[in-house]
Amino acid sequence: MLAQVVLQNPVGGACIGPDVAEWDAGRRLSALPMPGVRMTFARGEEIFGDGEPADHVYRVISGAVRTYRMLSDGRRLISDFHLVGDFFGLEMGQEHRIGAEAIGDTEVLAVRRSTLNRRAAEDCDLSSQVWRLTADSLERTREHALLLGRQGACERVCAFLLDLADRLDQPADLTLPMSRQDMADYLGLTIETVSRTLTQLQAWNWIALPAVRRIVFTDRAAMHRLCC
Amino acid sequence: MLAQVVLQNPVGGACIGPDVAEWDAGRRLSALPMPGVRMTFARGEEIFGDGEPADHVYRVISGAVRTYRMLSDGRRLISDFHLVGDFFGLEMGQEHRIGAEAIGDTEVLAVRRSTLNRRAAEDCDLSSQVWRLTADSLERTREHALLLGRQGACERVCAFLLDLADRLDQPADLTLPMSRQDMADYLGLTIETVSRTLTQLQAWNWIALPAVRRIVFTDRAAMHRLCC
DNA sequence: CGGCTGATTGAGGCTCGTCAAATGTCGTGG
DNA sequence: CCACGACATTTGACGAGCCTCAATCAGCCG
Repeated sequence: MLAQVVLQNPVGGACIGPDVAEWDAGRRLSALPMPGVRMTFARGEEIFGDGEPADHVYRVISGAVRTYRMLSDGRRLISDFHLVGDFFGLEMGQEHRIGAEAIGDTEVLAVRRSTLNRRAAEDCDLSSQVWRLTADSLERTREHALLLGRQGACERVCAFLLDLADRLDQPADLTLPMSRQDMADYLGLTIETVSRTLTQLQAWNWIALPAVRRIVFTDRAAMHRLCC
Repeated sequence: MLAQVVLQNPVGGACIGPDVAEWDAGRRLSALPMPGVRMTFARGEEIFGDGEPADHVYRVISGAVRTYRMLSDGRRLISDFHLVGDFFGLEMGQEHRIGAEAIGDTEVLAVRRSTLNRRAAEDCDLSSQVWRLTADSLERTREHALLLGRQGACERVCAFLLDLADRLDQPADLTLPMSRQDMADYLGLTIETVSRTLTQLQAWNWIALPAVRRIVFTDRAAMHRLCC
């Protein structure tokens, strides 16, 4: 079971060593067992902001997190969504280069960077794990860039839904953790275009939308054919 | 001076230790002094392909390199351009996830991954340098994604020109190493749109185009204002 | 039931892509 | 030195796709 201590501020918090092995069964998750502090964030709450000191690395215990970059005029691109078991907030430099917010009510495990650095200096395997986190993130971001630069709205939405279903292990019947606005800001589209595209996919009988945040896949093959 | 040995195939080639310190004066360049093999590639030649084993890490000695991803129907997105002193081809996994080609005639230094891994296992600082390369690449790719997802053609072209001028240390008078097609495939546009945008920038007296591959900045401030 | 938020739908416009033609550039050979 | 061809770039006309603005609809909570 996960530990009990819950603090809003990780600095000076008690260190716990939750059993994260259960998450690590999935292929995407690296082990990286580290003592950390549990924190809870309400829906929409900022976990860290762009430019803040990168004191901690985080792992999602429950809920979901969005990391994002913004332009000075308010345009936003969500860099990635972080689901249960995913890490985020790992930076090479001293400051975060992206912001992070809780999508719904969310629990995260916060690990001090100093702790991570100290251990990584001794443990070569851990050091490699840390590198792997960055490398995996780079690979995902490259794929994301390809989608943003060279794919149409329909392809973007299909690729997104398939990827999310895969990551959430809900291959037939997906419950979206995020709003249309979040989807749009991840896909480089507007909410209207996302909405219209979902309606279109429904008209083609590729998906069904029994509820706003519920996607039922009725022709996965067609979706896969389109976007890959 | 750089060493003499030049081989088309790095496997089994003589190891040399070129003096790379001269490149590392610039802020972007990490030291990472490693023995490697020089290789030359003609304009357009493939350095490695998507899916090939990632045996080597490369550093540009002269010329320039593009790394790219493609969709099955041939649409291409250039992930990044790699200029003199830049590294590329560093992967966590066993296979390259992107392709790399020489833009013009290009010399690179190829470092065996096995050598890098062996040294990194002993040298914590080197290990950190390797991580830094990946982290820097991630940061650039995130910025790239923001550009692709949320900026217009004019902003994309301006941001690209300013970034390139900065990296080539040609702040007033830039010589482009790449074709319009390469620019378009980096910016998620078509060659026609890139060309029209350059003409537009010229009409605004923000740049001059004395030759096809030559950009003279006449209002850097305006360009900077637009895209940041 | 009413009000609030988020999602959908519609009409119209703008940006960028497509296709085609013209122009420019560069290397080769007469 | 110029003529030629191959290729890259620019320009133009037009259309498609996505965005903007606005109205309507659906859930949700008090």
